[in-house]
Amino acid sequence: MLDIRLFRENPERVKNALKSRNHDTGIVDEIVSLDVKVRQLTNEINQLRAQRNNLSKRVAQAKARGDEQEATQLMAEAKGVGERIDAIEKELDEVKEKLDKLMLYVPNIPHESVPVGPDETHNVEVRRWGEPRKFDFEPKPHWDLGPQLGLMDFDRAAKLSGSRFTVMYSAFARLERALINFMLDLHTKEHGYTEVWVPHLVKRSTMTITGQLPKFEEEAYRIDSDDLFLIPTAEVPLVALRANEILEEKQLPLLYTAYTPCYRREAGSYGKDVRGMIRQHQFDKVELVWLTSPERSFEDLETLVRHAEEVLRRLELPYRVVLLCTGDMGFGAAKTYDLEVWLPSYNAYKEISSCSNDADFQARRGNIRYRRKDGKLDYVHTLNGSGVAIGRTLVAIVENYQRPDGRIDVPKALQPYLGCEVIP
RNA sequence: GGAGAGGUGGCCGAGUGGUCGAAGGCGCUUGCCUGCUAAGCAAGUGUGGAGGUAUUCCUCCACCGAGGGUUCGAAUCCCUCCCUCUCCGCCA
Repeated sequence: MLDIRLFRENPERVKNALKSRNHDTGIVDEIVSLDVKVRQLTNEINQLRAQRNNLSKRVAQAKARGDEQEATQLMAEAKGVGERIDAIEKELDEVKEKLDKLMLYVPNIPHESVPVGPDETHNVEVRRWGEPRKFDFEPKPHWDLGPQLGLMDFDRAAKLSGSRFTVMYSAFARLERALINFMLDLHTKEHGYTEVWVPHLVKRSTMTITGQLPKFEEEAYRIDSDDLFLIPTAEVPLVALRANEILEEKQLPLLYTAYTPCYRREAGSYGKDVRGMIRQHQFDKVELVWLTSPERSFEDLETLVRHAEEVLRRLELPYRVVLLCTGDMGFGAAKTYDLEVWLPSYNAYKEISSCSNDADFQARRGNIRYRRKDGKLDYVHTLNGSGVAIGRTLVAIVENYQRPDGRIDVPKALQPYLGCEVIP
């Protein structure tokens, strides 16, 4: 959520930001006019309330004096004022509700360092690491290799749950688990994150804080009977963890990491990544979240990206870092880097992590503040990033480390976690 | 799921219709005092919004779990919901 003052003081800036995101700008004028109305009505009500408070006070005084006649007269007067208040209040509530709702639908303003562009063709590659391997045989995509090894089972997954699900056995199942532990250990022991174990079902209000709701409800799995949502990423509980709290400046930055499954309906992605386990309704992910101060958050984003990169470096998987342009960023992001890992089956780099600074966007929605040294309250900045997506990492290992005989070498860093050098 | 208790300021805790944004204590901040520290004394100490040519001053409004209602007036009475705790039942 943006600061309403931005709309009052600089609506053009907001409009330009929305334009750069391919977003309709009419909403800005709507918000501005509703805001004017809200303040006007608020003032009227405040004046009337002051009047009524005054009358009520005089009622009490009159009664204390025993002057019943005076009291009765004042009460009648106050009642009239009260009726006017009620009428205006009703109007104010309606206007406010409209305004609040619209505010939740406005995306974040891109940071000045973000390239402007309509779509992913305007993203900027920042750096590359590693060389895609040259195969002296025809590498197999994981959706062929996995089932051939008897370690991945898409057919039975479909039998159980439909499309976009995967079943894995023995070495692959263990590989998934090894990756989780490897990543959590790296981030907690070497990068200073606190491991958090969180609920996977969250309330509507929680999903609203991080921006999944209200605009993207069709993307989320909802438990109708209890109005709970399956988390699409651990970012949701991790960011919302400190909602409605006031932190001390010296506590910042807070670094949280969590492993969770992620549940996504993938509505509107029909025909995209239909083969294999690249795009699933359920996938595992280790997430990184920072609550930090505004002064340093964009610096911190660089650090967060390095933390995610370190996972791929240790696993010796070739990747590149891409700075997303305004038109390609997510709803709440002020700035986003994607990490893309090399996938032989795609003959391309494929997103494996997305690291964003949401600035105060989520902190406003969640009312997450901190007390600065000068005593003033301010919103924290929130960062989030995958560190990294487990399923896609497994796929990357399977494809990049495959041998001509179909077996798969285990990256050195993972061998202690898996207890072997080759799969199966 | 059944029965009961309860949700007040950073914390503890008083307050059952009127000047209560809220006693008291703790904590914290500042000043005084004591050759340090502790103790003591004094003052201050919530958030949000609107306005006053006004980040540091002033005024007004709102906020005692959330929402609604009664009333001239609600932390206090009524209703609904949420949450916490205790006991019972069920359960990995």
